[in-house]
Amino acid sequence: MSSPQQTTLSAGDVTFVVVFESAVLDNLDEEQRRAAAWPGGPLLVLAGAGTGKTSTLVARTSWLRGQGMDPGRILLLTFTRRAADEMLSRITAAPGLASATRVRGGTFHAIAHRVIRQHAEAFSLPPRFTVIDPGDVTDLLDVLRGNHGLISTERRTPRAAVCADIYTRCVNTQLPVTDVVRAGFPWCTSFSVQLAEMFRAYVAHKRGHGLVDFDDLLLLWRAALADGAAGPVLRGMFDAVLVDEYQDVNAVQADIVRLLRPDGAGLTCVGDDAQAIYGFRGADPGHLRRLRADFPGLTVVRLSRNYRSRPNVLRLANVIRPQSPGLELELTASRTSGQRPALVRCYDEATQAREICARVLAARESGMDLRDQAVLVRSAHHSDVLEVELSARGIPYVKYGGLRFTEAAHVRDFLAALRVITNPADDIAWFRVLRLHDGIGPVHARRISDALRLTEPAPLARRNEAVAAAPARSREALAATLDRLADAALLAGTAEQAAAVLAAIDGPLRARYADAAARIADLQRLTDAAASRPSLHDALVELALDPPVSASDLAGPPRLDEDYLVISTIHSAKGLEWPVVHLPHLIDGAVPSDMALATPDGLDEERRLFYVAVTRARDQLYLYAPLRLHHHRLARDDRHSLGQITRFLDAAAIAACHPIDATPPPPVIPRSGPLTAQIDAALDTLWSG
DNA sequence: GGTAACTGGGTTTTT
DNA sequence: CCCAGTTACC
Repeated sequence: MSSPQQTTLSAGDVTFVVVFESAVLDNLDEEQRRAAAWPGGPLLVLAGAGTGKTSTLVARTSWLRGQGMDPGRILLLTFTRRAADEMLSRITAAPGLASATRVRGGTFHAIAHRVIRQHAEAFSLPPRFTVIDPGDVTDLLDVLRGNHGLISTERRTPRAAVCADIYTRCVNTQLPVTDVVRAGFPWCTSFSVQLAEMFRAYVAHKRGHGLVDFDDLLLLWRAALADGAAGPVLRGMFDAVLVDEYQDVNAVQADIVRLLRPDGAGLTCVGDDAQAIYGFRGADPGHLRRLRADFPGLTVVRLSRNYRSRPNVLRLANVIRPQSPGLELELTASRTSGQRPALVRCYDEATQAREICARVLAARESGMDLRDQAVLVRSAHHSDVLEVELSARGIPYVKYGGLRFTEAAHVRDFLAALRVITNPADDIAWFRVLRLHDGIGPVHARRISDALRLTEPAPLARRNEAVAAAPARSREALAATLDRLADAALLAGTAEQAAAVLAAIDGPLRARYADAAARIADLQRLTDAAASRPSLHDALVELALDPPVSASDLAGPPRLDEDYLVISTIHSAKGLEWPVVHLPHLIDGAVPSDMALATPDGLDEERRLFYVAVTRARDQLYLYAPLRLHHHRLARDDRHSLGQITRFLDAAAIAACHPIDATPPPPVIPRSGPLTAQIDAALDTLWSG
């Protein structure tokens, strides 16, 4: 490492710049410094797991600032809100960035929304458009499905959620339905025509009701950037664009990046194609691999020095890391020693749960907090058995990934009621609010919303006609709700409106849910959280794009004295690290998931997922291989030897581990004869006495 | 005709 | 545990 201080003393009239650089680049290694202070563009930083990618990106923004760039003209794009928040807060804290102007940053979707919101009319959207989440998309497609021959008792038809998957895959890969269905949903090939028609109707419906889905946010931003008039203005807002996790961009996002920086000047992409795990939603690491072709002047800087994990963990990581031509990377350790990852063979899932608990408690006995340990699973239900065992032993845990707070029925009811106020044309929201009332099902809900004439101004003014369309026994409750919603719409202030909307549906909620009091308490917290937003629209968009993981999330950060084990899906664990990581279910069908085995691409992604999981561990990694799973009789006899339990643990991977045999299976009780015959004979003596 | 209550089969990952 | 399909009730 060169010494920036010495350079400073001998540098004459460039002293200021060098001093500044030394402050900004001081704590970086050679590779990181080269990336952070790369003078030209376009730049690809190929950053292996745990190599200080975030610090490097933060340093690069500081360095750009030091070169005289206005921070307000630097755009930072990420995939998660968490990543955006973390980076922006570290940028603010970095030296030289105390200025009032701040670096712009956020997720692709959030930035797209910001652009669209400011120029809604230019996008021919009503000013109070609604951003609908994937759950709403599914609800809407479920209604449309009936009109397009996609409900049948004769043949198995794709369900609404599958239709939504296909739709979003088409948009995000920019491939026609037939291709997407053939490649990813082969059992739906005979429905391609119906699906295509339904998608056309779906798009028309969104446009007619002021609805914008997640995919639309990206499409609209891309369209604006490609527009002859708007494009240059939007492009001209930024001098530098930095994209995090570039391996996770989809076709639309890759277009957006190219449109933002057509010649690559000022473009920095950071990513690692071995960590691409979002193919199922249209992301493709091919976009990262093609960057050289997109930008002929591209410089690739590799970050390979790992600051996170012990060498023994990295040895396994390097064995399983998939390499792609021209972008090879091998992690080198900066920390010392450590134990080899343990490969724990377990007889069954219950044994696996006991083994995990035993190791978690042992680590705690040796002074490690529970929160220093994580269990990472491929799919949310893989921790079901473990959760029972943890509860039985009184080990507190928090689970990330899987069901989110905003997917709970009562939360969706409330959000729908809020949306009715912000965008009265939002008929999916109306549908949900109406159906909340006892006696109103799909047919009456349709009739009532027809009576409201949602696409015309002020539907609530026609609420008397709407009540008349309801069945007699529902009229009183419906009239009360509609009156209160109409009043709520007139209020000023986010907090007041949210509280009034909650009061409006209080009655129907209590009638619907047995545990209504607890649910309403949840919603109360939601109104408190929404109150700090400038408008209901903003609160709703934020909730859609970054839904709280649980109701407790809304109550602020957990208390510091609370200690709990973390259970997380591997997807949600991306970018995080723990001293101890437990990785259960390493058996074909679970890791890799049997859902992904149909295509070679799917299997490749599973391998990258495994790589992401392994590289989360700082000190100790435990791999668990249950030899048989409950409903899932995969275990072949040869798996009882340390052969291939999962296809990801080949000979080289196993050699990097320390094999352990867990508690042996329960003994088989020898049978001396048919026991029922014995007791039956004994019982028989009772009847003959 | 329309809704609610019941039952049986199936479950990846998420901005 | 959630959703689709079926049946029973208004």
